Amino acid sequence: MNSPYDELIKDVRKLLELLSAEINKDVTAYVNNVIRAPSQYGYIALPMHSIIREYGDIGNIIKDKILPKLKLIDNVSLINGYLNISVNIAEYTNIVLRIINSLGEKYGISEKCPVGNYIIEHTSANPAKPMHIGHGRNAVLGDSLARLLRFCGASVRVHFYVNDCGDQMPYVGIGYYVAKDTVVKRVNEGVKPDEVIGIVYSVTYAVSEIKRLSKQIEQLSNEGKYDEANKLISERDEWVSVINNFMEKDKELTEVLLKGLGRFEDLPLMVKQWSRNYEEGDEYVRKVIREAIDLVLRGFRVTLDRLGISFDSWDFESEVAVDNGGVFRVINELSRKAQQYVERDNGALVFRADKYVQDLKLWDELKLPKYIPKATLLRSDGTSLYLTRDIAYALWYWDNFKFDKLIRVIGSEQAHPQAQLRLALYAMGYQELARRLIHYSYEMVNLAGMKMSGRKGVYVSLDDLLNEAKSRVMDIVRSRFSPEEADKVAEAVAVGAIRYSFLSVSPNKPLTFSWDKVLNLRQNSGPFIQYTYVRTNGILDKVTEIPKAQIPSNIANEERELILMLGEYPEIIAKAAQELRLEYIIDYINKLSLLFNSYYEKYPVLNAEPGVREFRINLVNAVKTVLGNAMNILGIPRLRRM
RNA sequence: GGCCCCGUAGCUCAGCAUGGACAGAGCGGCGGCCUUCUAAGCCGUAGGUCGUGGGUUCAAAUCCCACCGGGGCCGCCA
Repeated sequence: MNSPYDELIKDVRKLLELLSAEINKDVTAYVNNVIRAPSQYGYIALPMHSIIREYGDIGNIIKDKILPKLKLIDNVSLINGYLNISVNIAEYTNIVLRIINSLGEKYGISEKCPVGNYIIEHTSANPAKPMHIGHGRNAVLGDSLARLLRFCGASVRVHFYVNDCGDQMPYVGIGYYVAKDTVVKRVNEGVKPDEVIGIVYSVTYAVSEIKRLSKQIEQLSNEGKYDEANKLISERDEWVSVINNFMEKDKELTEVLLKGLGRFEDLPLMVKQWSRNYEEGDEYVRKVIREAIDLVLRGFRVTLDRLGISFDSWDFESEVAVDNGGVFRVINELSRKAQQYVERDNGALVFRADKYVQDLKLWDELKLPKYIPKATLLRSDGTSLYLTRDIAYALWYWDNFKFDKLIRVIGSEQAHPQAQLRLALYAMGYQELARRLIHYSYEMVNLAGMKMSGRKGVYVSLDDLLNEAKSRVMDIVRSRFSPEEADKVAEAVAVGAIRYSFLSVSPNKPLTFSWDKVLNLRQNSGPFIQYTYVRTNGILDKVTEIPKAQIPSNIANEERELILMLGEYPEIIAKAAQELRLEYIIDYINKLSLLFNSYYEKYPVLNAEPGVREFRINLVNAVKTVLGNAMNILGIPRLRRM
């Protein structure tokens, strides 16, 4: 017995079984239609309009013949075609408190929770610049999913895919190559390494763009195409202003980069070469780029640590998809197994995912969008694309781990490539892998009125977000705690605020970032939950042990509501875990907190009369257990005082 | 143009998959509450043609169709 609500439903089922016998009609299926009743009518209700129309007043039958046989159902009433059910609250309270007390931190687990083996891949930010708030949404979603499934008893591995073969890497590498000394100096001075490399990347990219555009402009001018040339000139000006911005941020580093990069006659071509050399395993290029990446990842870890996020594995794309022959294998197996869907197009190799899905009608089986574009696997110069390596990466998982579900937290803008990926796996003969792969999609995070651009350095970094949140909290707690304690509390509250705000909006809604919303310290926020938790501690810290309690004869309305809500917790957890919907838990703890705070203001606990006091202490302890338990799942830090 | 997601109170969002009784929170507004377990709180109040129009149903914010508005994707980028 681990779900109080489920015990109640068992009685509802029994009621329906007995009713079926009485009226000679099987109505047991109605147990699946339980809804919440308006509070004046009871706790739960069954819409039974047609039955009531046909059989008239079944209420009296239930009251006279059935209720005496049920333990948890107190009374029923028929109103407007609804069978309203009220709970024997004393009996139910006993069950709720007993289950919560005996299960403690484990309360919430039930048979309905999914178990099995999961792999979750999330965050996977490109190692070129600091993570921004978009990565924050990804990271918090992924980490909370992992925590939720682990809580349920599933075995979960969490992976970070290090995109070290991406197009951004050669810029990072070349920039680092020319400015290494300055970079190392900055890092030793205590600047976050990902921030330093971020400047290196952006400036290098900007310089390369300027060189590329200049060449085009010259050519267009020579051809007399001045309109087109002018367009490119204003584009070039944008990149110049990007560089000017970094001049203000770090003059020395930017100048070193400009000087060093100036030496390279054809930087855009060099970028292509480095890219190729990296993929082919050129030792020197590998060494330089990997050094820079390691710096970035060091910075990532600091940020992720602050948010309470950790990984079991960091998978380098070059290792899991290229060096192990993955790309080669993808091209080979796909060409062999799905020959008629692989074709050459101007020297590039293309997988006709569009035709394949049409012919095999896989939309339902793989949950695909109706439109699938063609997928290019190899460029005409023979190098692989992200998608190709992504297919190889999926195969690497398949070869090395056992899992029932592979959940990848990736933005919704990648819906098409992710669909192509599953189709390619299917076509290669890995149908089961294709079915187990879940694209856990989330919509973008936008800056109000502005578009984020990593390349142009226009974004709010996760570090900025954490620091700003912390300093706002600091203003409040400085006077209450010693400096060290204040720092700890401020950090924890900042993390709670940020995680909550990312989790409180459904992933399929675009999230418009606003400081006011994320840094909200009031109701419907992380700090509000933390504060409520602290209040339970404030009471419980003053008692030496949780006393045995009798259920008082008159239970206050708020107490009744609390008991009912606490009893529903395992249902919420099971539903959230089955559907991978973390918002359900957020919604639940916010409601529970509102309810508890209302109760807290109205009823004394420690000073209550004997008998009632013990009961209330138990109730507060139950709230604390459930709240704390949910906070763990969502990664909202728990505090004793704040 | 095709595909995916979204449209609910001034603002931010729950609720929609599995249709049910007067559509819920928070922020912001207005008015109150700190000699009593932390006021990051609580109480009260105002605020809604659930984008629009049809359809299905005893019953539609929820399901179906059409349309309108916003975002994303349709690259030899990731």
